[in-house]
Amino acid sequence: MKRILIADDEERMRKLVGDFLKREGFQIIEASNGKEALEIFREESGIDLLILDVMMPEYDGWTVCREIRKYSLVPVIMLTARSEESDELFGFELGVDEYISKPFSPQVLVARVNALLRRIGKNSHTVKAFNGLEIDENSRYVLVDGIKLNLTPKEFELLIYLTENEGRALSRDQILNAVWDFNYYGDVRTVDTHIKKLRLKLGSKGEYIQTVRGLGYRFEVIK
Amino acid sequence: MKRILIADDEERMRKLVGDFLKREGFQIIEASNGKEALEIFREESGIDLLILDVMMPEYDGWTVCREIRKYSLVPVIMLTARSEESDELFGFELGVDEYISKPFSPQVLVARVNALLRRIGKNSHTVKAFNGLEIDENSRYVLVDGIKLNLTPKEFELLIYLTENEGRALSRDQILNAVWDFNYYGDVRTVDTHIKKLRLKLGSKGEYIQTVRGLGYRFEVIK
DNA sequence: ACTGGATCTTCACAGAATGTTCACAAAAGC
DNA sequence: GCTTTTGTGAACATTCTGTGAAGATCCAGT
Repeated sequence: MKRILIADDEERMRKLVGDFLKREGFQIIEASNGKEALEIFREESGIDLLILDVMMPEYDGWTVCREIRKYSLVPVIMLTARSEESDELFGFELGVDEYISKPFSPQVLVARVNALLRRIGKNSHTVKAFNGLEIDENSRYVLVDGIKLNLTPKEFELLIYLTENEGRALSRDQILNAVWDFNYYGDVRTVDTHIKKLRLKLGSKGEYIQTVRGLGYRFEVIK
Repeated sequence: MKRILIADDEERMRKLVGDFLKREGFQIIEASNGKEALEIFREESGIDLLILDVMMPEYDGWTVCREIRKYSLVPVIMLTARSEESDELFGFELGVDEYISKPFSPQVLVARVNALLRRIGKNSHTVKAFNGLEIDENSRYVLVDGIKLNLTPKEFELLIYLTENEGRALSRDQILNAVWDFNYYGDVRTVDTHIKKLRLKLGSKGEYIQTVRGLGYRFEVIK
């Protein structure tokens, strides 16, 4: 069963949306402000979709989306009171997947939720393969040329984050925010040390982790 | 480079949409009716996204989408003249991923295309293309005629700044303020040195960086 | 609560890569 | 031809990354 987190400060709205989605067979989790949404998302694992109201106390919908995008690709639907193009553009840049302006009919909402989940569901493999490097997120296996590696938790999560962003250059700060707690205050160079260990353990596939001088690192498969 | 198939019977519309997307670094293939779209899609491999007009001769957009969904998960954006909810619902059920109603601004289109491609897993695009010179801000790669360059951080940022101001003459001071720390106190001629290195690395595309005597430099694509 | 081992973090140093300056050559404008 | 401006190469300065090791922290088993 798919789990959906709804964040809206109006209880009436949460109930309306929630009821409709429950009827469609989804499990609903509610948050009444942005901060709560962030906390719940971080603690509860396996949330499949987020519905965020733009206007919320503590953190607004944009902020919540931005924070979550630092470490997750979970689909996000944003609810907004008015339909302004500038807002919409802004949202897409933050990584909002859908955009529904109030008032909306529940059918439209349900249709978009289904469409979004269908889309995501099709390319959600728990096993990723990169030319001799296989990663199974569920069983936490990493295989290099078929040989199982023994990675520490941090190393594993670092590798996951890098591969999720294959081809993208990531700054040390981005990596820290994503792999460590997002309010981690420590030495940025810690990333380097973990990269070093990861490269070592990955052996020949360590070259997939490239240094982007002046910025950070990038994962890219070398053929 | 991502390839996009545009199917619309109005040539004017194909051109409008196509031009905007080309400027974003996509490769555009056109079809003037539904039947042609289906044929092209089946023959050409590696099409990354479909933009379909609802109203077309031969087969309409819905039909094309339904047919293609039988064997492909390629993302589909549907263009429609009016924004009716019933149509939208109908479309989501057929497997339409996005839905844009005319008239629309090209920015919204580009934003949705990027959002969709990002979602699908192919990487997103901050890619700019200038006649043989491609710049991908995400991966921090710069390609000249398809070959990757190795630029230093300063060189990269300088190039970004120049291209962002394509066609505009920029003084050395402007460049210093933008690319270096804004309270940088150093030799203005440092810019010259970096321009030199950049031109060298860009090879034949180095000519896009023109000297504006008495002022500074200007980036302009030479056809 | 204790202990030993694994893991994580910090730090300093070396070497490499990059950035800056400067002097002179070349080019452009008058 | 003279002056001003830009191109260029090399020397020098600075910054950044890789690395190893030491110390801190976490965790499972007792």
